[in-house]
Amino acid sequence: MARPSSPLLSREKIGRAAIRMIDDGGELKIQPLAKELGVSLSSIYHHVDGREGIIHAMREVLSAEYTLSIPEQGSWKDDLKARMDSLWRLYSDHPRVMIHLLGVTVEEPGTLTLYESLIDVLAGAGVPESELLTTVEVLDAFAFGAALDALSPQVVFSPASEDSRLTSLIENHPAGTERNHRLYRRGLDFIIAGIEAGIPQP
Amino acid sequence: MARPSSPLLSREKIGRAAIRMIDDGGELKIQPLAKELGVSLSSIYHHVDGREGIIHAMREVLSAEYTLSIPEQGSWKDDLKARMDSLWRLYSDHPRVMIHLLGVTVEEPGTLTLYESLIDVLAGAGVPESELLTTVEVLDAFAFGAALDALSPQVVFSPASEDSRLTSLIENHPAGTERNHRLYRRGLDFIIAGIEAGIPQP
DNA sequence: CGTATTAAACGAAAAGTTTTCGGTTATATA
DNA sequence: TATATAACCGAAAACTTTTCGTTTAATACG
Repeated sequence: MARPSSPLLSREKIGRAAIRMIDDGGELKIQPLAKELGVSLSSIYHHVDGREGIIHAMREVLSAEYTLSIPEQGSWKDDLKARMDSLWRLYSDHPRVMIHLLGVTVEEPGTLTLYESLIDVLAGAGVPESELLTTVEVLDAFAFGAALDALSPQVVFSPASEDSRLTSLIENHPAGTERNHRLYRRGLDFIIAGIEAGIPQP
Repeated sequence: MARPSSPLLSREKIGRAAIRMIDDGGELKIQPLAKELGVSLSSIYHHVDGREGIIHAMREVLSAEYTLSIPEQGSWKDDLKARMDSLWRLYSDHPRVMIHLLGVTVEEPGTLTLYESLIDVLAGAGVPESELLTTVEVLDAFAFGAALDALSPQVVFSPASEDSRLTSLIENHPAGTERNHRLYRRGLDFIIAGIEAGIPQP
């Protein structure tokens, strides 16, 4: 087969297919990816620069997809939560993809609208300028860590610990998605309380 | 060469060498690992079950290394910080290793002394039983996310945003290890404030 | 309008990694 | 002391990624 009338592939198609593949629990293998795309192995290389190129393509797709701008309309806490929920969705919708993104250094200066937007809200809330960036980094790190938590199996303590209090705690603790969401909500509330406590009173 | 008088290899040696290799910025390749260990490629397979086995070996080494028990001796906040610092050290000393561990499901029920120890401190502080586990999970997720933050390059905003306030903020912001440590400290303080706010008054 | 260049695909070969296998000898077991 | 097991090696096999040469469609240019 030679050049087709209309292209079968594009960076975006490759990125989307790779994301789907990884979200579905697979590894990032190029042969299966090509098969999924109904295309030959070597064709991939015309659009992206190998494995790393595929990872960049995934980042581009997600970047574009989650660059929403959210109107400020409520209290700073509500506005902050709305923005954090967007960030959280980006991370927690694709935790396994995130791991791949971590492995590759970013080249392009990413326009993180969401980041700027968080800064605006925090500044409006009265967080001192000197602490704005660190505070945003804390929020980001937490959202990221919380999303990756979904990949860990339920915590199991050693059978040796016969602490029945603990055992019953664990038995009543939710698992899976519910545990993960609860952890995110609780942690965000904690951090917001901490931010609030650090705002100088006028 | 046949069987040597005393073994050249062990799971632990393999795990340690792999950790060193990854911490130094390398990939986890078996050929170079064997060379580093002064041993032939195929010998590795007598001690661990392939690539995944090496990852398990790394987990075992780190598990053993960071299973410290810390005495309770100060205020609950100080005790909590001491335990979190241990967890933080485990994660932030080896962020790239952590990424590999994420990719493999844990088989053995990990005896997380540190986890139990955090629960004790929180219970002592008056955190309601029903919230103990979630609170520990929040702390863990934050420590993990903060450690992985060290792998991300400095945040760069788009040149399009001509907000000079932001630009100067970024210019004055620390980079590298200092930024990362500051983020961890600040975040932990936030979360502790949040935990405190959630403790019912007696 | 014809011709040259570029783009998009393919199959096959090359390069790189991981895993398996058969062989050799030392140590442990019985 | 005989036998089994353990620890090593080199070589082959299996699997992945990457490169290369070829084909044909679209596009650009004189």
